[in-house]
Amino acid sequence: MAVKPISIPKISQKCDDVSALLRILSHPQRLMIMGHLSHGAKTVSELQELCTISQSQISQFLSRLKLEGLLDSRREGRFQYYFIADKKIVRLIQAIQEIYC
Amino acid sequence: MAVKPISIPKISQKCDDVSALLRILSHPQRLMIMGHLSHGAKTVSELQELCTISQSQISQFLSRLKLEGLLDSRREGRFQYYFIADKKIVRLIQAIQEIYC
DNA sequence: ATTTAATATTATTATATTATTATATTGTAA
DNA sequence: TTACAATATAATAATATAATAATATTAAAT
Repeated sequence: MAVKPISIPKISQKCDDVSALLRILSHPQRLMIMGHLSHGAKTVSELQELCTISQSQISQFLSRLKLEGLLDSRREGRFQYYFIADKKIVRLIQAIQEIYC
Repeated sequence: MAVKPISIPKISQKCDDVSALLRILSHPQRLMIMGHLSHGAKTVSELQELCTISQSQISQFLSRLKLEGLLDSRREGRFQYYFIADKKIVRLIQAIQEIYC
């Protein structure tokens, strides 16, 4: 029977993954975007207004957040709606809000 | 009667603070340190073993975590014990662990 | 088929972060 | 008071991240 591998690699793999996630959230405006999206999908320009950031930056932030799997998007007419891709992310954002807001 | 100031500055102040906190946690080994410390105080060398990082790095990480207010320390004989400084940080780490571990 | 609003991409510069190596400090036991 | 174990600091080179400005794409209305 095979020996069960020790779990250190798993733990450190998880730290890698989770810390990468936290890194993406560790930016004031990306965090604010996620905070707003935790209440439901929004268009790019809505978010741009809510967060008062430049067009270029909101777009870059959103595309990075999507690329990294935190967000997804759908088109509706001329608007692109972004929303949180994953239930766990929502839970994390909500936990952060409960603790710090 | 004075007009109540709008809350945008407050929200964005919070995003600044919380994102700064997340930034510190957004490093695999710092996160692992915090994970271990969420179960109780440990010495520098215990943490060094648990996290398999160099002496210099563990010391730098710990001193940064302390500087930023996430950790505190006390001396006991020849050992320096580090522990999580603040109940909220413990809650955050635990929430992260519940969601992702 | 043009125009326009909405969104995305690219390139560049400026800053910040990290790992590494070497060296210094501190406390305690012999 | 020296020696050693435990911990801290400093300096630097390598790498990653961010902000900005300019330009490009896309979809739909005219």
